[in-house]
Amino acid sequence: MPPARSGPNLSRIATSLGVSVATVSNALSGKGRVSEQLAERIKEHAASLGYVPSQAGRALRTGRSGVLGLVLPDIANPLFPKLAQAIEFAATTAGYGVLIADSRGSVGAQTEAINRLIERGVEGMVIVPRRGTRISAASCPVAVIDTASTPGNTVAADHIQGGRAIADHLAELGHKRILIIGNNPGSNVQNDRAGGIRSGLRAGMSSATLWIERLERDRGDGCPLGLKEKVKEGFTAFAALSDLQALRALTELQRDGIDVPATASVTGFDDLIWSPVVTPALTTVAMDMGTIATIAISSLVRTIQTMGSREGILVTADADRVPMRLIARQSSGPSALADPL
Amino acid sequence: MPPARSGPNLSRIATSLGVSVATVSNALSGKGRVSEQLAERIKEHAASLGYVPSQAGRALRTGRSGVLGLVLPDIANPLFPKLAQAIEFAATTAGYGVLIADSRGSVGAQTEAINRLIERGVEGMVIVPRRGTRISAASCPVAVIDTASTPGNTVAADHIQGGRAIADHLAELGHKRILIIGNNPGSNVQNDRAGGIRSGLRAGMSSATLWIERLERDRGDGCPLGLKEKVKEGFTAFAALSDLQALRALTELQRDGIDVPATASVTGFDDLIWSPVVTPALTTVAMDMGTIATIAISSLVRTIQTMGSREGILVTADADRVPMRLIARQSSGPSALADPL
DNA sequence: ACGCATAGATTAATCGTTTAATCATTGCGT
DNA sequence: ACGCAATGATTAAACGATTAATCTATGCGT
Repeated sequence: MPPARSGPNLSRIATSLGVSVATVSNALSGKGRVSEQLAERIKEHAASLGYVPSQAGRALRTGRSGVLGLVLPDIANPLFPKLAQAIEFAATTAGYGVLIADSRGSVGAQTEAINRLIERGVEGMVIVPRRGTRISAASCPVAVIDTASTPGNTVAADHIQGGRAIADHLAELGHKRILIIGNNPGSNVQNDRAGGIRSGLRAGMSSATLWIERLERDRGDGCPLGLKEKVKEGFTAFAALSDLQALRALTELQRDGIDVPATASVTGFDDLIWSPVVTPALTTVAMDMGTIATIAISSLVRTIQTMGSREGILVTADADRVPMRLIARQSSGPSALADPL
Repeated sequence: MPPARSGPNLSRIATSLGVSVATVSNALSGKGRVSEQLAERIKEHAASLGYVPSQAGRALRTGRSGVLGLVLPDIANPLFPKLAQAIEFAATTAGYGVLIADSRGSVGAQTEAINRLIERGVEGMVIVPRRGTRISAASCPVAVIDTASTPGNTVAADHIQGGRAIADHLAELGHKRILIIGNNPGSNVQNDRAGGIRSGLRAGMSSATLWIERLERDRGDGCPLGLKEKVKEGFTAFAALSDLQALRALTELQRDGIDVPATASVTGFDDLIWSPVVTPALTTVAMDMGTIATIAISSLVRTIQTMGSREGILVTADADRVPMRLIARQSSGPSALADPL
């Protein structure tokens, strides 16, 4: 037997008021033709009963679940809080709920996660893809947040411009030799950021790049980066491609007795939660998550409304790259080796 | 008119195979009586059509949405990636989806968030309450994750025991004077951790407590904590109540030329993502998020199955406190002032 | 041969909402 | 007085899955 329903529903309200369900529905949604007084009476009664419309019934009838999916490569990623918060806010504002799915681990898990969301009836999804993954269109509209150089990207921060902002900042402080510190050369995001930095270098400036994952493959996890040597070699600025690596660089330098920013400057990306808290506070470049999320969700919703939610489509947005913003704090300062003005 | 449905459904499969919908349903769910061969044929055909059962239809009929809610006080909190990941995993394993809701800002937002989840038809929810909030039972089962001293708590890490583990660790390293560094004295979690540390002190050890929020109210956000002075006063260990504050302490000490751990030890809580990455790597106490999430979800699911999902109940678990685990890394070492053995 | 149990299928009702189509009443212009 | 339009309500048919109840053979024991 179907489990006994307890909550109030349209038909209970209807019979209790002596009207038809349709009238109640119309009154509450304000759609059909219902007289002012009756509508008022129905609304009051519904409210007093604590009526909550059944999403299931509505979804079944309208074919719209009112839920979007959010697929993250790894929720434990420190970027997740800001992104999830921004997406949740944008989605809620647009009247949607957000189902999360973690594609932790393999690419296979990403596919599984996507399928789970489909089975739960999401109308569309926002995906932050795993490295090197190409989203083979799911059976619903998909917005991809990665970086502009990723094929099929919907919207993302302008990581290249962010890189240039760092280069500008360091150039103005008189730095000549810059060490770019990244984690994985396979990441589109990190590559774009590094490329941005390089393209922003001015005459007389040069850079080298240190990929941590490669270093650790040889020397083991958590090995020193050897930044003291780099300082001796003449590097005065360390531009990490994420605040996580910037923090690693900063603490290693401090530990080795190198003054930041007097002797060496350190910069990062993403303005993660601890960045303003450490001493010296980290100079970084922040994504505008609010804008990114708003664009992603609004493009997604627009696509759903025009195309329907059954079409497997990579959503496009008018503006696909959102500028990043430099936040200059205390971890960067004038180069000790700068030419005197 | 109802929007044209495209995807395959039971009735399409049924007519295309010349059988009844009930038979298809039974074959796919393995519930009724269907012959082996027919069931096989149906499954094959359904798979080849890429059939995905409609959650809406199923939910309407069974009254079970298969979705749980997760309410977080502030997703931007660095702890939540791990928690959200663990909850998502546990829920997925139990066959549920997870809708997230952020009660960012006020207590009112928390109530709103809860209501949104109810409207979306969640069968139960996991709530990490805002400071000082008492969850007034929602209209579905609720599991609360906070700390054992919170009334109505379902399951949480044993913050008190975690504090004792820190005290033990520091005692064995010979530290006598310990500065506890917390953020907000109004937090149940932080208070339990601080209390645990104090209760674990041995004869001859003493502690003082520094609340950052109070300090910043006087001196402004991001002000120095003045730990150099504290070292001069004879404190050799700084036990932060979260890795975030530990990181702040660590970088401030290093910046002021104080060697960690040679001159002063620093410990934290939570094993946040950067903790193993900084130099020196942070000694910390970690929650077992996997276990906590598993207990929370399984208790919640059990309650839903026995009580139904309409009852507003605070879920209880067999084990309401999960031990924390000390992770000794390089930021803590023997006290410079220790009595020689 | 008759009754009965059983396997294997179908029928039909139901969950709660939306909405096109319909019906009844009233007012109004000519 | 008649037709027409507008208003305010009702009717009824979906949406897709589940499941209790029913029906139809078939096999088997007596």
